[in-house]
Amino acid sequence: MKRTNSPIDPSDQALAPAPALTPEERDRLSAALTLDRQLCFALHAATHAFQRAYKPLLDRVNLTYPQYLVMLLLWERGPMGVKALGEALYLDSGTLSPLLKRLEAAGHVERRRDLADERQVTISLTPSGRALRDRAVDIFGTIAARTGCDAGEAETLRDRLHQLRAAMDT
Amino acid sequence: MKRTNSPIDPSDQALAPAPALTPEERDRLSAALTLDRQLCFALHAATHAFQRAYKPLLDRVNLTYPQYLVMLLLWERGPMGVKALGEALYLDSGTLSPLLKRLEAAGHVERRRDLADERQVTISLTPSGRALRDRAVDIFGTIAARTGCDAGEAETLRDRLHQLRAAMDT
DNA sequence: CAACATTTAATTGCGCGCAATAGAATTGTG
DNA sequence: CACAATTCTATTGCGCGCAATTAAATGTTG
Repeated sequence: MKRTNSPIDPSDQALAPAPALTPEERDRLSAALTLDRQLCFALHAATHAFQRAYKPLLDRVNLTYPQYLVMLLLWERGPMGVKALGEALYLDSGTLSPLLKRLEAAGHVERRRDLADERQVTISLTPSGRALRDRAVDIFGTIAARTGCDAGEAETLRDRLHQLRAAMDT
Repeated sequence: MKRTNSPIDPSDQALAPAPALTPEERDRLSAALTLDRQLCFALHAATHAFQRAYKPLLDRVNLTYPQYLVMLLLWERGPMGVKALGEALYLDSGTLSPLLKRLEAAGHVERRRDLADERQVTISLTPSGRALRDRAVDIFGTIAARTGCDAGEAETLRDRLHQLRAAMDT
């Protein structure tokens, strides 16, 4: 298991240590391991439920869920660099490079080295990629109906999740 | 791309079709593709933020996030079959079998064929696996503090997410 | 009880997701 | 201007996550 720790791990020293706990705190937290599962796990389950709901719809247009997220961004913002895509979607080039190659192979996007700065690659939509947007509208309509909540509820939940994400990222 | 569609796809007929849309509805939904990204995407981002927060803590005990979820279940419920684990975590044997082999190789769990029904495999904790629980208490304490919300807020959000998951799964 | 159907775990194949690394282009500095 | 540091994309390796398939055990039915 390469990505997990070797016996001597710098992070043992480098990371902020868990605060020292009193026995009472330990008992309380120990009992909450169940609740812990319910907290992080509710997120895990909801995310996968969403992806399961999207899958049959996305299959019809031959897109995976992360590919769909990339297309959403491109439909919304137009041509973007790989780095900008990654920052917006919290993905790195290790994920995006092969994903974008597949989208290119499918004929939906074009990858072009920036002439001014040849380190950068600009991703832009092809006519085929633009045309997909009409089908995506139907997909969104179906999913929105499936959530069973109105626009206001969805916004409230979305804002709450963004708060949580921001808190976890600090 | 084997897992996506062939040109002739039974699901095109079999799945519930998106409702026919008036041009006005199309315009409204088209504008909402941005909001769509924000809805499903907030979930995507929050989930990954959580996993990023867990990762350095889990690295110290040589567990991945899904392995940690399995251990949480075993700490809570005791020995379980692979099928029960999968139903509780929304994972199938394709994911669990190799994951459990790695947990076994790490010495945390034991896999044993059920004597009464030899199709089933019962997963139980080893002393090493049970001992890990103490470290997990610290991990949970750190994460709970990081979320920045109290137990009540966490419960509200958890319930809301479970509602959403249930709605998406119908 | 023999043939067929169902249940269960494991395997295979592919697409992420991410750490680590490599390699090329650009920028900063003496 | 040469050279080091930085930026940016691509590659490699490993662990999921899931569909499809396989294989073994159990259930069911004629």
